[in-house]
Amino acid sequence: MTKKEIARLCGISRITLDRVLNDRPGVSEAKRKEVLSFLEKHGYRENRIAQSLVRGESRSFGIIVFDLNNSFYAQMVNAFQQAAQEAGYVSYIMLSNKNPEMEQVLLEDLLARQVDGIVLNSAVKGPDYGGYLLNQGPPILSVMNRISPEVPFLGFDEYASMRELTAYAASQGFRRFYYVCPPLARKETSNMDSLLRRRQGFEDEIALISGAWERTIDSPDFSMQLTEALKAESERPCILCTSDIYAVEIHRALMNEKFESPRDYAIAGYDNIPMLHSFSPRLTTVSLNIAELGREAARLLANARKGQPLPKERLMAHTLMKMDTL
Amino acid sequence: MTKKEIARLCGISRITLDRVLNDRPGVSEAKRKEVLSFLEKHGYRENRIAQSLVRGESRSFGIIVFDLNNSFYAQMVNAFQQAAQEAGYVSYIMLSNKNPEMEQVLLEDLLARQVDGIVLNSAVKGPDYGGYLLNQGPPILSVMNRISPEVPFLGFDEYASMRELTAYAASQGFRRFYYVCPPLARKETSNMDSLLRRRQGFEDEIALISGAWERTIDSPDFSMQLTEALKAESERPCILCTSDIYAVEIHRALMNEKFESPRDYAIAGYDNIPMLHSFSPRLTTVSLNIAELGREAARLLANARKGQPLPKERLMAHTLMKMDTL
DNA sequence: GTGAAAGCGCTAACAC
DNA sequence: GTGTTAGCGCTTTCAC
Repeated sequence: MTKKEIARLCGISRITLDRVLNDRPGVSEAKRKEVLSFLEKHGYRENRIAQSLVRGESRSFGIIVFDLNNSFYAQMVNAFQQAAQEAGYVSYIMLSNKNPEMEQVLLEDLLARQVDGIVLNSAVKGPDYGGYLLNQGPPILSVMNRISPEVPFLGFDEYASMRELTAYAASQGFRRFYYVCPPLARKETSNMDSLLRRRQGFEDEIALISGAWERTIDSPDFSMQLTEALKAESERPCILCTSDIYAVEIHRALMNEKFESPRDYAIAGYDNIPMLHSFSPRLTTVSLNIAELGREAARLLANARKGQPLPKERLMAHTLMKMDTL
Repeated sequence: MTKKEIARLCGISRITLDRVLNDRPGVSEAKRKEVLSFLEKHGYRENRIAQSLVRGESRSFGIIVFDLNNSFYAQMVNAFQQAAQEAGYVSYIMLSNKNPEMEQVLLEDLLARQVDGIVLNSAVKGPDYGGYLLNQGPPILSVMNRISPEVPFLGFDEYASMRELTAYAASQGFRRFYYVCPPLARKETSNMDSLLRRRQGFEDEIALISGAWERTIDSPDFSMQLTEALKAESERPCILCTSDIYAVEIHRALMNEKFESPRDYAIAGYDNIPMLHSFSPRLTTVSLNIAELGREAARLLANARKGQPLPKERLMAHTLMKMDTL
């Protein structure tokens, strides 16, 4: 049932009806009551599509992430969606599967749907893309992976966090380091900004540790390689993984060979994924407040609608979780 | 840039432009080429809002789930979103946090946005709600939790799966059963359709097992209760949990007391959550093909738009994963 | 082949 | 207090 129909049935004009619906003055009490009771009875639902068209805003945000099976993104999207909702925006969520062409298609779709803001966890980087994004109308916020310096970015200080972790390991006396990051093997083909920054943090810190030795493992059979390596180690080594999932897998593989942490080796993960709660020994890791990032993204976009431009860069807090294994 | 502007700049009418854009006849080759090259240069993006308004369809689906932190829902939403996208629909995802009022608000919002179909994992049940849902315009598909018999439903045969699991335990010689389902304590206040069906499957099967004994545990301190219970057991008992997360927690609690599975007790979970891959011993559980359910939901909704009504009930496959612990 | 006109449901500016 | 008018950007029907 449209406003026109209701107005006709109530014997008033569309604008009067509007005034009642929006609780605005310009209508007598008697009529207001009458209309209200009519609406009560027959029900009326506004058509947001028509509203969007005339208002030039859709009260919606879009968010593009790789996928939702990764609990890290799921948490982010969850928090984002929630905060957006509280601010009065609904969310389109779109999954790019790290596919640049797909990302492009999704972006165009969001734009065509006149969203009021976009959060983009991009698989693409570079100034060309950045320039394009800047010229599309609604504010676009890149998260996790930087796209180019001009594109507003919200993420974590991954460089600093990895330096801290490395420094902590050194302070515990470790000098032999294994750095595990399988995705690095594909670093030329995808946007690995955040992983590269972690890597840089590790390297810069290692350079300051006298007598430090390091080996990077970026192949898919990292577990096997480490098993071999451990057998040859005389000194207790420290294994730094760029994600908890690698750490968990390595721990299991080494356990099969009767290696135990922290007895025979130290190991740390990254991300503080939920399953660590039910993992023993308790894994030392870096916790990123991803939910807070999701909320902040929604806040920034909502504020952007109110005239406050997106910050060029905003870094959220991280925490070193010193547990049993390092 | 709107069609009107482009048409004016190209010196043609809006409709001619339309014909070029949609590759329809009624325009000379020369003009078509000319217009195409203009579009190439200046770029044009359709306005889906305006399209939706005039076409009366938005090419979008809505999906309401409890939250995305639960990987079960995250997987479902992921698959749904993907399949919807392939069928040409974008998805609004909304989080109700199991809050019925919130669910209502979100539903109204989706309806106001003229979505073409809705997937609803509802926290509410009953024929009143069912009747309301049936009268809202776009097809609404309930998933996981039945709402009322009239509302199309897509889920799993949870009753049968739990009977199978129980029967399997009995075939392994177990006669003493603990059934763990903490949410059951709130069964009056929320839509627990699926948990109740599992429960019924368990009960019906137990009734067939001669000499079977069972105790249901539905309090939040289930771990402690089971620890106490185990200490008093003489016979090796079987613990059936309605979710892997309980099983994992119980296993950890019992391990602290030096109880080991399967040596001292059998235990099974439900859901086959991802973290089981890195859990040892390998937990016996029931695997629900949740991704397939998500995809099927999108397919059903897309077909509904083509005139094929939603089925009243469709059950997806489940698999008993017989592993180490039972 | 091309174009004009009407209208989707709504809101805003400006009358009466 | 109440109503009229003119669009938002697009598609569709029908006429030229």
